[in-house]
Amino acid sequence: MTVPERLPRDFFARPTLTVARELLGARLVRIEPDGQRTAGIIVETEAYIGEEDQGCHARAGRTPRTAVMYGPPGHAYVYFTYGMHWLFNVVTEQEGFPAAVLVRALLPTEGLERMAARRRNRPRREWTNGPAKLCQALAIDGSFHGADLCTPEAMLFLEPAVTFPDESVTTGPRVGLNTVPEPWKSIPWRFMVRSPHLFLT
DNA sequence: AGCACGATTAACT
DNA sequence: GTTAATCGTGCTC
Repeated sequence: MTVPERLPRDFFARPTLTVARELLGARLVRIEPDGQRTAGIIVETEAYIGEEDQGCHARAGRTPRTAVMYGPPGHAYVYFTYGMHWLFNVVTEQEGFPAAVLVRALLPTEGLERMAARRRNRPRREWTNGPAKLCQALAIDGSFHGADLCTPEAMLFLEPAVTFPDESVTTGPRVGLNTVPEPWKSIPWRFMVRSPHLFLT
């Protein structure tokens, strides 16, 4: 039995748009304390890039909340919003430059029963089709904020899995930036796989 | 110290 | 289509 391959720090230490595109098809894996894996294939991401990006939390500069985004790539930036939801990002670019990729949707592949239970037995398609939903399904919360996703010991990490061709990928404006000024509100930094099931052989 | 609002979701009409 | 839920964060006083 070989150690499962994990995406290395070099993967994340690249331009954020490249990482956001290439994370489509990667598998996000959570290993729970009892050893159970819950995982899914990433099918939607968004890029948040630097202090100039008025949609990025780092627009406010370095604060206690955003400090992780200024740190080394390949770490988790997990934050709490709307008083009840956790959202999971991966830090990108070189240390010192604040940027991250928000993971917005997965196709569930492992630990299906646990996902269903944590998603209150809703239909399968509603388990991980939103950034807060996938955090609930995989039990990702603030305890992972700042966690290194690239070490062999990490209990939350990414694995290479599927390659989605460019024809299957669409882009568009990022979601939920209603009060953000242009051009940041409309810049197409959202990446989606159109019909992911057609490409899963 | 107070306040407005958010990288959302679920349950409405 | 609309709206309540619910609280940490960052900004203003």
